[in-house]
Amino acid sequence: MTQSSGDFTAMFRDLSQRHGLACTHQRQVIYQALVTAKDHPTPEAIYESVRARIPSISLGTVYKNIKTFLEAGMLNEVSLHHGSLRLDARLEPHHHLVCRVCRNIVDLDEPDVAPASYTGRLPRGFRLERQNVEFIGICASCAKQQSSLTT
Amino acid sequence: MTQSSGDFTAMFRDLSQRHGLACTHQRQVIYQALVTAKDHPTPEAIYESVRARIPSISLGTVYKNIKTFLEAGMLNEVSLHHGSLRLDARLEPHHHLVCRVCRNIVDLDEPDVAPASYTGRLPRGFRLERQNVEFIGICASCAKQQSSLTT
DNA sequence: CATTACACGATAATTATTATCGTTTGTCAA
DNA sequence: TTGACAAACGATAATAATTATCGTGTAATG
Ligand SMILES: [Mn+2]
Ligand SMILES: [Mn+2]
Ligand SMILES: [Zn+2]
Ligand SMILES: [Zn+2]
Repeated sequence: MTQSSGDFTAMFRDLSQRHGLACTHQRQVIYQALVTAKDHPTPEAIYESVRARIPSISLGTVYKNIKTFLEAGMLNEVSLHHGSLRLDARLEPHHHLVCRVCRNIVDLDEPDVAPASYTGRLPRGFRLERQNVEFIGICASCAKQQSSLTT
Repeated sequence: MTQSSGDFTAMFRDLSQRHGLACTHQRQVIYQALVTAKDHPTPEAIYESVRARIPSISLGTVYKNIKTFLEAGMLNEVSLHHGSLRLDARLEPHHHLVCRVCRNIVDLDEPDVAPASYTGRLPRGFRLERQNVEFIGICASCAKQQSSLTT
């Protein structure tokens, strides 16, 4: 290897500076675990992975830094709907419009939605059953509140 | 009104029978709250709504029956990803393939995905920013395990 | 009606996440 | 370099969401 770990350190120091974050050892290892994982890991999984390199790290530190990375836009959450269960008694397949701030969910009329399509190869043996489409943005009342913060 | 509450009671009694569930007062009121709500409510919100009609109901009963309805297929969850945070360090917009059983998430190559489209009207003032597409099904290893249960 | 399996309410336990606080460490300017 | 300061860390307590337990009550069935 050609100084690969040194490269990552330098890259992460730079990335941290651009986002105004202190470049700590814990952050670097957490971030590396995140970019290395190819399975959209949970905080707990990241914690386990990081502990192999920093046995003394605290789970709270992992959570705090994940939140920091999310706020900095260095990381995304797979779904807006973790945290609490949202229920839908409408059984026909349909899709949703979601506000990314208040997480309000409204049904879209099916005739107005043209579904996505995937023309690539599926993992061997995967049986595709349906698709879920979320149109995401910001609703009127949340937009108003956000702009009043900037003013 | 033309016996509307009686109609609902009869309908729910029938629905319960078809799914092999006992038709209790609590279940009926919970179910009615679910079908009436137009905002994809949380269990807590259902609890609040039901308490107006059955002040003595327990939150545990609400959770238990929601789970019962979900298992019976009388109800759906909006997202497979509540419960625990899943992280994605890949920042470019992209879409996912998800197994509904083990909840494994795999990235799809963007060139192979044609996005959905919505031609209807948006709520006034809603600013659409992006879309999230999940192709959902069952992965090979989960399919194997499920079939072995049936065998 | 009597039987019985299942559902209910109360409450304890678990899991996921966030907050607090005293100590340590990275940053930045002298 | 070095010191001052703000920010991050680890330990741990607190909160939120959900599930489990258990004794009592009730819907289903005949
Ligand atoms: Mn819906
Ligand atoms: Mn992804
Ligand atoms: Zn909103
Ligand atoms: Zn699977």
